[in-house]
Amino acid sequence: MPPHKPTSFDIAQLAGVSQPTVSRALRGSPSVSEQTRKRIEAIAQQLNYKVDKNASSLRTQRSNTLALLFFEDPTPDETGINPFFLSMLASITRTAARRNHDLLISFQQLSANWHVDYEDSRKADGIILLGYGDYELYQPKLEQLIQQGTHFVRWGMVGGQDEMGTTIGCDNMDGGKLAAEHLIAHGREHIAFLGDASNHYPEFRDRYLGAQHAIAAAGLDIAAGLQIDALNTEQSGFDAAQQLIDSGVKFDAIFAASDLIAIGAIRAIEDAGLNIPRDIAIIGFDDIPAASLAHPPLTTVQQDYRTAGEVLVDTLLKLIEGKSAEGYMLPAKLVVRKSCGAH
Amino acid sequence: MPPHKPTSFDIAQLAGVSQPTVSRALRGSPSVSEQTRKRIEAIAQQLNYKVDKNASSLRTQRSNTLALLFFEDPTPDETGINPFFLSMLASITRTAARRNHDLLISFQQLSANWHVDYEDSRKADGIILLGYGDYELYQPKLEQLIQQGTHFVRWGMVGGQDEMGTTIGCDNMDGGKLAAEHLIAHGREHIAFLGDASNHYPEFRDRYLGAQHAIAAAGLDIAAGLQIDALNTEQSGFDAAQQLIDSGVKFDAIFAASDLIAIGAIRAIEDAGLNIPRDIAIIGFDDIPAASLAHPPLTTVQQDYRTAGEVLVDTLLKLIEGKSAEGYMLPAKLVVRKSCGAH
DNA sequence: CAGTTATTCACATACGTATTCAGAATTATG
DNA sequence: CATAATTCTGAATACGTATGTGAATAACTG
Repeated sequence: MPPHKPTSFDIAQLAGVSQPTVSRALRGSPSVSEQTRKRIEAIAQQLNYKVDKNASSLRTQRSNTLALLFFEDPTPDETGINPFFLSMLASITRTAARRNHDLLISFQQLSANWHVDYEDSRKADGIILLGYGDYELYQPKLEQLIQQGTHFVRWGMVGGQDEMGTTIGCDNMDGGKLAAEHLIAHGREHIAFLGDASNHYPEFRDRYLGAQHAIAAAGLDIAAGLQIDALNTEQSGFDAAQQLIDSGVKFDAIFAASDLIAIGAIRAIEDAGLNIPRDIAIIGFDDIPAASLAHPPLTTVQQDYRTAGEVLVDTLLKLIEGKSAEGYMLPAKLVVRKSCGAH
Repeated sequence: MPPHKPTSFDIAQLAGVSQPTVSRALRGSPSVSEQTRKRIEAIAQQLNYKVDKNASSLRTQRSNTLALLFFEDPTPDETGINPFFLSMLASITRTAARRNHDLLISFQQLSANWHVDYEDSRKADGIILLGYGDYELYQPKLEQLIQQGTHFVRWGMVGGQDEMGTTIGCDNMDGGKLAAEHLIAHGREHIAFLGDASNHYPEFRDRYLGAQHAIAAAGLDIAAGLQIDALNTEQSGFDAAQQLIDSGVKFDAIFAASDLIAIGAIRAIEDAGLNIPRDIAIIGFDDIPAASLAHPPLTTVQQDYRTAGEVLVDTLLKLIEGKSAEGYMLPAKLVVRKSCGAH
């Protein structure tokens, strides 16, 4: 046994065949006899031979690797990855593994030059983009990716005129509608929305629009001052809720654009001496793990991150294989806990 | 401009030099003149040239990639990654990026054959192992890794006769001591421990031992029945706490081997109509993000996951470079919140 | 100015695999 | 028994980069 890492030549020598035959045998080519294949496989196993990924990828021009990029926007601090996307990580990892692909992972500032890397250097065959970034920053980068022919899918708003690239996302509009309808059905009449409602954050905007539709359909009015901008952090939710309280606008419910915002808002409301859900009902969005641990447990709109991960990976693989692939919208689902005051 | 992905030959042609000169120029070799290097760099930039990772790795026999493995033991369900390790992920990812290394990620069953892959196939130069697995399963795999000369570091118990490979971990013994001392200082006299105390989970065992020392030092007795086995899940913590309550043993405090266990225990205790911290004080371990959201906010022993990530990566890189590297023990730190009843 | 040294680059080659093409061995066919 | 069809295998080569070696030029030195 040679002291170096065994190559296909070593196996060939031991098996009394040529190197190409070894390669063919291990890849299951039909043009190698059953008998020699068995023999070669046995030797390979015995030597603990593994195909050299770099040589193989170089030759085939396929890395069988996907790159997963998280955006840290808007909080570049050390923990600033949205827990919702972290939950998706498990599903993406497992699906990639099932499809025999490796997964590269990276955290990036949305403002950085992440768009010029992975596929050009043949590290990965395609990219998955996760993050609710400021769309004004995001869009130009996406355009560049499309222009240079990079294969990618992303989580975000599906449909609409701003859609760029193949997008997988949840039905934010319907999710907002479900949340507002639920609050209305339980007697709330003045529903505030915490979250950016501008085109910079299309997902948040759609959630707001969905809620507005439900509110209008119920014949309630949408009072001015009932929407406060908030980014996707607990602190931002805390600030926004405090601002809402201080403004003196009358409200008996909050629909937060995300669970993180909702959790921050809960803190602000309790600090103000108000009771949840008696005085103020709250509904979040995402169903992150912390939602069920919040006090009171947070009613929220669940995005199916498990299916999401599978769809993201499978859609990307289709694109890599040159097939066409459509965006996909996953249904939103209301998860009722205690914070909304439902019995 | 050729339609295909540009290679170093393309650049060479445009710059009027040979391919090796391009390679040397881009790698900053001193044996290429400033002037031609500038010229080559400009052309490379213009063509958006990226070094082919596979070719480069094949030639240098270095992938500049690290593999990160999470173990799902003991819960193979779809969300079963310890949040504590997920927190470490951010730090590891960023450190790897700063060291110009890519990061492959994978979730594995502890019982699977994860040990025979990454380095043999030259996908990665080394491996980081994260997970509190049953040591009886873990140890044989570690032995195999060592035997085949794989470069790896892992999170776990530092020191002790069972240590295998280079290990980075927290001072579990001292952490347990801090927790127990804190409870004792606030008047608790019957401290229960929830967590496996056997050699199968050395980290948990050490936390228990540290607590025992503090209890003994305070002249309190360690009653039988005050230790209940629990694995690192919320459900397991819930079950263990319920078992403790049902057993009728007198206790006024719980030290849980992890925050997940603690959070489960909180639920069981409140279900039993007891008040935290008045009737029962609770301290956890890890300081996962959910700890501060628990109700009441969980006092816990913090492991510095940020430093941990850096040390793991840097230690692994040392090993890869053939330098020797020692294990490293990070200090534990008590984070006082509400669940322990301190004022 | 001859001789020496330093600088800068090109030639040739290796990394380990996968694939094209052609040839050898085997079997089938008239 | 000669020829054709079939099955299997080997020789040659390409993927794109990095590096040892040596040749040419430029820069000094006495």
